[in-house]
Amino acid sequence: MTLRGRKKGETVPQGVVGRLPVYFRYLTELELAGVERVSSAQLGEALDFTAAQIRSDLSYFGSFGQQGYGYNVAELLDQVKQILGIKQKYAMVLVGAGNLGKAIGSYEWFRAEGFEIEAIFDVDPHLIGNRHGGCIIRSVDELTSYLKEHPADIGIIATPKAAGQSVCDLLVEGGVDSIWNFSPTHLTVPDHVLVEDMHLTDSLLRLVFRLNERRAGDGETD
Amino acid sequence: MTLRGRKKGETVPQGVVGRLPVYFRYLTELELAGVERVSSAQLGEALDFTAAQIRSDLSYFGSFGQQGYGYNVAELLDQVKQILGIKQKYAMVLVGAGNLGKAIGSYEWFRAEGFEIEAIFDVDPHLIGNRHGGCIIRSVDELTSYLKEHPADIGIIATPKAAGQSVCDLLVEGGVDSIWNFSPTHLTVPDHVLVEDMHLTDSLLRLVFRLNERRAGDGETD
DNA sequence: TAGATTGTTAATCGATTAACAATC
DNA sequence: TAGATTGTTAATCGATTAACAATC
Repeated sequence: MTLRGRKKGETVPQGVVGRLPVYFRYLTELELAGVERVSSAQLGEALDFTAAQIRSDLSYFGSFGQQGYGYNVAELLDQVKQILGIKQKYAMVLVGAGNLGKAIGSYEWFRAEGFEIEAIFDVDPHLIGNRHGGCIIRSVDELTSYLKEHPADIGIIATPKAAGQSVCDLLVEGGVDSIWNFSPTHLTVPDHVLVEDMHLTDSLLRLVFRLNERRAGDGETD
Repeated sequence: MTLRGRKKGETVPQGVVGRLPVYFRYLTELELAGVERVSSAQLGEALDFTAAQIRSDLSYFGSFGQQGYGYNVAELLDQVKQILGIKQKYAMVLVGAGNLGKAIGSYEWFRAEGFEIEAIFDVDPHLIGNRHGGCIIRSVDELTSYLKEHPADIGIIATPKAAGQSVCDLLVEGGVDSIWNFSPTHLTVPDHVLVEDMHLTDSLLRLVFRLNERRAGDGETD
C-alpha cells in the first residue's frame, strides 16, 4: 500500500478529512441501490468534486481502484469505513438534555453505526432522573465520578453557550480527549484534546453572508 | 474603503466566510463583557488564528482598526454584523418537525437575531396541526402553495435522508434559493441556489477519523 | 486488442504568513 | 515622543487540477 509519501505521524489535510465522510455517505447510498462499480468521474459528478480530487484523496490511503474499471463500490466503501474507523464502537457521553441534546440523543444512526451514547447529563433538576433513549439523565455533578468508572471516547457538549467551556473542562479532566461541540462558543483545550465544532449559528451566518453576496452581485453590470 | 482589489461580483474566499461568524460570536462576547478595545493579536490568541490572518480577513471589507490602538469592539462588531447581513430580517420555512426540526424550531437565538421561522411542514399526520413555537405544523403538500403566498429567504431541511432531495426540489420550485440542509444527503440544485450543509454525521466522522489518527500516531517512535 | 480509467507527477492556483512602512 | 498595532505587500506554503504513462 503506497501512502503517497505520507510519513508516520503526518496528519491528513483537513480538506481530505472533510470529504471522506461525503464519500462514505454516497458509497453507502450506491451500495444500498445495488450499484456495483463507480468511477472517480461518476463520483465527482454526483458530489460536485473533480475526479482528480477524488482519486488524489483516496490515494492518500492506498490504491483501491483498477485501471479501465474504476472502483468496486462495496470494496471501496469497506475501505473508507476502515479509514474512518467506523468498524469499531465508540463510547460517548452527552452533556445537555435540552432540545438539541435530545435530538442528538435520539438520532438512530449513531447507535446503528456503533456510536453509543452511554450517559446523559444536565443541570436542570426537572430533567435529572428522566429517561431518554435508554439513559437516565444524571446531574452534571456526577460527570467526573461517572467518567472515572466509565471512560468515554467522545464527549458531546449540547449546553448553552455559558456552560460550554466549564463542561468541556470537566470532560477533559475526566479523560475525554475528543469533544463534539454544539455549544456556540470557542473552546480552549489542551494540545492533546480534539474539538470538532458543530456551530449551527455559524453555519446559518455563512449562508446569509453568501445570500447577500449573491443579491449584491445580481444588480451588477460589471 | 479599500476593498483590497476585490472587484464587484468576486466572491469572498470560503475560508474568510467561515471565520466571519467566529469573529462575530467572539466580539459579541467581548461587548457583553464590556471590553472596549481588542487587537488582532488578542483576537488571534483567543480564537486560535494568527493575528495576520484576522487583519487580512477584515481588510477584505475595509479598514476598521487604528494603528497603535487595535479595534474598537463595539464598532468592529457593528461592521461585522453589517458584513454578514445580520441587520435585516430573514423569513425562513422549516421542513421536518422531528427531533432535530423541533430543536431548530425552538432555538431562541434565531428569532432574537431576526431569523424568523414563519412556517413548519411535515409529512406525519400525527404532527400536522400541532403547534410548535408559535407555528402550526402543516402538511408538506401545502408547501408550494404556501410559498406562493409567503416567499421565504431560507428553507431549512430537517427531514430524513430519503426526503431531502424531493423537499429541496419543492423549495426551489417555490422560489427559495438559499437552503440550510440538515438532511444527511448531498443536494443537487440549480446554479442560482445556495446550499449550506449541516451534516451531523459528517462532523462526527471527521472527529472519529482524527481520533484514530492521533491514536495511531501515539505509539510511534518515528 | 481498443477503450477506459487509475494513481501520480508537475503545473497551477489560492490561501496563509511574515515582515514592515505607515501612523495613531 | 516612543510604543503599539494596523493594513498591505511579497514570500511561503499547501491544496487543487490537468495531464499522462501505466495497465486492467
